[in-house]
Amino acid sequence: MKRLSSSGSLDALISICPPKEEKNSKNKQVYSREFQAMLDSLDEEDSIEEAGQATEKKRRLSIDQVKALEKNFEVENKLEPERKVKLAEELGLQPRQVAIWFQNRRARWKTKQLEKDYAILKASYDSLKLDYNNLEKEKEALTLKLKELKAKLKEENSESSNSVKEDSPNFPQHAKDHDLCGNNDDSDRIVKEESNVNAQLLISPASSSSFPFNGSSSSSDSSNHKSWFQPFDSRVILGNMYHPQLVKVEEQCMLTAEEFCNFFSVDQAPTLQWYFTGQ
DNA sequence: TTGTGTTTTATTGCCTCC
DNA sequence: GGAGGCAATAAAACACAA
Repeated sequence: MKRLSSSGSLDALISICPPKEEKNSKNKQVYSREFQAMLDSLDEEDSIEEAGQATEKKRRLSIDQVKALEKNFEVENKLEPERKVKLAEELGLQPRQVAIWFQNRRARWKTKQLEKDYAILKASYDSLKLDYNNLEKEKEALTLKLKELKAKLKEENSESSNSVKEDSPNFPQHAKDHDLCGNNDDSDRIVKEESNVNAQLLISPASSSSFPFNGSSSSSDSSNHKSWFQPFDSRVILGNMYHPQLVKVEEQCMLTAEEFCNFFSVDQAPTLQWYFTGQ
């Protein structure tokens, strides 16, 4: 087949054809039917002229041909031999041309599908990354807060243990004597002392009836602050060396990991999206 | 007009299936 | 072994900016 632009008669045709139409829609095949027919007939003439030569140039399919092929592709993107021959006859093409068109069309479809899949995956990844970054920030803030609170706790524990030593005659003997671990290490003794102090504060009516996790307790109210804060000394919780009665009280005050996170809701409400969405 | 990038048509070589 | 599919690639056709 002959290249259109090389034909001398084409120049005349182009002058007939409005420039706007020529530039439109990506290719010249958006012509009127009459013009397309003229092109086709010209091509046929050129083909006849050059029938003797071995140089057959590529020729683009007409709009109608492509439309028909697209329609068929939508129905079924693979081509059975019968359908191929029938389609080729209908469109005036070689069966091989139809087969090649389908093959190339499948390749294009696959590329587009891959692009779509990639876009979806990328969006998912970006969203996940955002969540991760937010959680990281949240974690950092919580860690910082935890450190501060631990420091505060330590400080207040040392203060309260001093005052408790003075008041010790009032503390229930069974709570003092019970050592479930039966361990007499110095470190354990210290923990025990602290836990006793914690227990004492816990069972006092004033502290057990209210558990001010709402941030309303001001730091100036040190006694109240102490009473709800003590159970969170990790050593106390992990040591688990209370009298059963006291442990029961403690269990009521113990928080799950999630609840513990909510503890900080005064300053920053943890979303915990990862936890809830992951279920 | 021309250079360059993109799209479309066609070929080649390899693989699988019957 | 032949038919058909696919990936990679060539080459023509086309679009478009400079």
